[in-house]
Amino acid sequence: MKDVIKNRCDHPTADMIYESCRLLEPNISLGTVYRNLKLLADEGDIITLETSDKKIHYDGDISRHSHFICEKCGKIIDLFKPSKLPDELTELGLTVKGEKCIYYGDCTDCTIKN
Amino acid sequence: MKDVIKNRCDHPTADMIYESCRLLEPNISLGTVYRNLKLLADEGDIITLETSDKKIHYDGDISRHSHFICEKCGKIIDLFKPSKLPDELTELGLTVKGEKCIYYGDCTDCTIKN
DNA sequence: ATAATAATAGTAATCATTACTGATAACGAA
DNA sequence: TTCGTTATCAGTAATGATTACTATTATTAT
Repeated sequence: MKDVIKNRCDHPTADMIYESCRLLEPNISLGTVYRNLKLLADEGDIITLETSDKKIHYDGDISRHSHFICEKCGKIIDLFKPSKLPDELTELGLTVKGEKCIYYGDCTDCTIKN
Repeated sequence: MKDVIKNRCDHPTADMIYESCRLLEPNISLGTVYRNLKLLADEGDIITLETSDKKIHYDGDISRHSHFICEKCGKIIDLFKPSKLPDELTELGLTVKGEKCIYYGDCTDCTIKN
């Protein structure tokens, strides 16, 4: 299950992961997928992305990076050079353990098309 | 409805907004609240925050700012000095229209308590 | 005033996610 | 091996935030 997520470079939903797992293990149940995803997320082995499509997207890449989501086609693009943390965080005495930065707009393909 | 959200400085859920509205307009229905929230969000009058608590939080402040969410107490803190956009966005030819940066960790109160 | 249109209350439906249940596997001790 | 304990899972039911629908009421224009 962990490998299934780690080996893909997209940001699949539970449903998509379920489909992938069924190729290897045809009898796996959706409940098991959800349970294992929760375990993996709790242990910090994977990351969850709460987007505006009301489905949780999972990311096997736990290195510090951000995301861009195209509002037209829904594509999710990784940004591996995120900006540094706002100074305000330390100024306010906040201990940061994680960040989820999502930028919204039009991807290159959709910009060209319109 | 718009005023109800604009006049509060927290990040209420639809349910909380429903409660607030009922003080002014006791017969308003939850469906109306959801519909109007959707309209306001579509027009860019308010912002939605998809957090890990599976409820949408609404923000009447549409100025550019980020958020910090305490993983212990769930408090949402505004960050009004967000860092600048990653250079990578323009390098990749992406047109940014919005951003939702959420930082997770322990707030000052919760850090002191533990 | 009347017809056309928009907004709303109230409720039913949706659907991603979670919880539950009964069965099966794994493992260790006697 | 046999019994007891524990963990895992498939399958399904329940949950709950959100959305869709419908009948009714307000609003506006003619």
